[in-house]
Amino acid sequence: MEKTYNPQSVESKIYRIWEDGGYFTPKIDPKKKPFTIIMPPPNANDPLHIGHAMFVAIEDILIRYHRMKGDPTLWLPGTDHAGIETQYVFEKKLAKEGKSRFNFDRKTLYQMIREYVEKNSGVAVDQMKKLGASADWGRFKFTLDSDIVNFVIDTFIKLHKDNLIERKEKLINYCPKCGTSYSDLEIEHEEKNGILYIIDYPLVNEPEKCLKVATTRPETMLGDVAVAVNPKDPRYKKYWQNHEKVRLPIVNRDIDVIEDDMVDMEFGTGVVKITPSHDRNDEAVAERKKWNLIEIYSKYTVIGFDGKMRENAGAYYGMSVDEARKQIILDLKDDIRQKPYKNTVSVCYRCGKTIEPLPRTQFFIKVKPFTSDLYNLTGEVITAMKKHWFKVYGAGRGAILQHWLENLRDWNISRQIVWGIRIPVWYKITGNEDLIAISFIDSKGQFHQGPIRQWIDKKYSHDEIERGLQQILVPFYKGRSVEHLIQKEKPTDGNIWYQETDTLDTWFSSGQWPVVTLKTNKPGDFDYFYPTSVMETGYDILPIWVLRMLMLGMYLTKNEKGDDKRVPFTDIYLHGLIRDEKGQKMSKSKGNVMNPIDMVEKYGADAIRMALVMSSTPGQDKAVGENTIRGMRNLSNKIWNAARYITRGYNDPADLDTLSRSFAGVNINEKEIQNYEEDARIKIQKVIGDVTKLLDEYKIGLAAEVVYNKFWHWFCDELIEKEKDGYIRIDLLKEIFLIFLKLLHPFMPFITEEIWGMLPRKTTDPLIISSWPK
RNA sequence: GGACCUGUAGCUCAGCGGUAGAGCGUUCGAUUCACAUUCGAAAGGUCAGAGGUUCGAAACCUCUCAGGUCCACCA
Repeated sequence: MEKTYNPQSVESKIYRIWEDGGYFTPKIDPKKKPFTIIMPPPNANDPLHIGHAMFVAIEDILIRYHRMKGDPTLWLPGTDHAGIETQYVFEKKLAKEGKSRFNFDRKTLYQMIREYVEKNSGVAVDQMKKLGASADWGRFKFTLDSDIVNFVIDTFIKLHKDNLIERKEKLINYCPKCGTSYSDLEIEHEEKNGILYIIDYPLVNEPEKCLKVATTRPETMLGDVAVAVNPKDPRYKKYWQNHEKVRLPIVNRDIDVIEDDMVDMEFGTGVVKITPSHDRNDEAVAERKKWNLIEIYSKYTVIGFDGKMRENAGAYYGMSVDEARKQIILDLKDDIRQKPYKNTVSVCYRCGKTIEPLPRTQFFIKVKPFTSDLYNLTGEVITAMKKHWFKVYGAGRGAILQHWLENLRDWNISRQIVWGIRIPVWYKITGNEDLIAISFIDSKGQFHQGPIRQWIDKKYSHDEIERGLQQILVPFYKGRSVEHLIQKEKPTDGNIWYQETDTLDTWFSSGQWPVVTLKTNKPGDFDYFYPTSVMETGYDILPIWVLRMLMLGMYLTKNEKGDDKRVPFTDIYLHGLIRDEKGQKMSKSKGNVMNPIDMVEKYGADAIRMALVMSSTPGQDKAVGENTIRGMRNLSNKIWNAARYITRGYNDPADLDTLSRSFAGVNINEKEIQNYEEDARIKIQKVIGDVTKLLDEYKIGLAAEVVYNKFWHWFCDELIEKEKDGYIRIDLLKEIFLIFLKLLHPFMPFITEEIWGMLPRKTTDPLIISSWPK
């Protein structure tokens, strides 16, 4: 044996032995309760970051522990297409080539992204293997596998049949830069130093007097439909009671003065402009007043999806939002005043640009239906939580989950990107040619957009249009939606039908992951492995992912599993974020990002796994520097040298089983030896008991600490020294060492397996399937 | 405006009802004998502060102070 342990020469060899041995595949035994983890699918297109290494470490520890305990153990791996992320990265690549998504029809663009992803998709899997992940790769799933897509589409249709999907026009979070809408959970809020503008709106009846309106977004005044005051505000009572109107400056349109409780008398001037097309609050006011929102959207939406002012913005047509704002301030001259003001704006989580609330027709999932005959997605999870059908491990995150469940709003699942699962909705074109607008690329590569009628008249065939389709915009017309069907196949009734061009939110498919991966895998998998044992992931995606898996998992298994078994997992383990050694958040801009694979190559997978897991607590962030990893590399070496000591001097390690040490010149009687050995036996039993208990309680960080300390400071520092002095026989030392190898194996699988293979022992089984000590 | 988390050794963090712990760092000493990626020893802590519960509190409760995170329709 070499004097120091060299992981590079060992790890790939060991991994191959495990994989070839088929040890990652569970042996299904109907009499035994399985242990199952569905792996959080990483982005198929990206290399792993340190957070992925964290989940691999924790999940692999649990998996290996349970496998050794003899449980039929399944760790089901997969990757995610990560719709917006991936398309965003791909579009950046296109931009470098001077192109954009608008140069391609959706089919071509999809195919290009698919090829791009396939080229990179092996990377994440290879890296997980490098980290020692003992997942069942034979059951691997990708979110765009045809069987998964099929299932996800069925779910959409099922939700529709249960009346839980609503197609409606509503203000959505739209990012003009990324060209898509987002759910409420995908936007971020940033506090910015803005300006509060006070604008004079003259009264129609007394033009010399005016109401002073406070706003942070003067440019949206072009779309104002009213101004509102608080009904209790004595300053303005007479205006709304007398149905007075004000004249909207610049536009010179007369609008009503109304009252609404939403208006805060204390804030600003107590007068608010109402712009339902560009502000959620104002939209809510319009809803309360039962105004015709469809009409308001179509008349008073002044900002377009490109982030520029639309035709109805008059002189400001074509300007960006910022330009329009500047110009309006100039144009208002004396009728506007400015006050510095701190406000929060929504920004795109992806590109950081300001999110524009814009009206658009989208599909929403009703998360909390108002009528009791409908299935209650959040309500069912709240019940499950109250009944303790699942448990949350992670510093106070249970309370946060509950808070989310109680406050979740309807979930917008439409995305205006191609990289995803296309929504199974068909619009009737026949008879609606003037209503439905499209954009497409013709067979000569020319880009066109406008109502379909226009292109039919120019002798484009439906075949050609459909083939080159980029986007279809199907509005509500006179308050009613154009006829559409929700089904898998294109309708064949002789009419022309086009499919919706929007795709489903990535989280809609990954939200079904525990159900769909088991249902589309080996026959019987779902019945045997569902509900799974643990969902292990970072606390940062608790609302966006875990919450949705709970909702959809319970919904999809409603009539299949007994009530107490409907949750997709019975335990939720939320690990913290890995920060740099100073506790700073890792980010590319700070330059403090640690690449887990570099660390594997430098110190070995065992070392980084142990470094990530040691003393970690669920839900709590953890600082890990290169020093930490180096320390754990030293542990590898310590284990290695203990093995060297035990096997030293024996050409045939098999001799060890029968060898005892001769104690020349040491005068220790048999009784004393027996006492010491008995003491050691009791101590190792205690260690086994402690580690087992800690792992059962998901106290992984503590378990790692105990193994570390007992191995190093008791076994190495004391027991080996005692053996040297003759107080303990080497066979007992070896026996205890083998136990330590088992206890260490889940944490540091490679080195322990390697040494296990070099030591004489009773079985020929590899360590990975040896039995957990009792 | 709400909610949650955290304040323990120089640094990063465990411990969460029974005599203050680890890793890294620091100081001193040790090397033919498994390992200098080592060993032995030492220094270093009113466990943020104040009340309370208890035979006993770093741990449980209340308040205060200080950090951090998430949510939210004050234009």
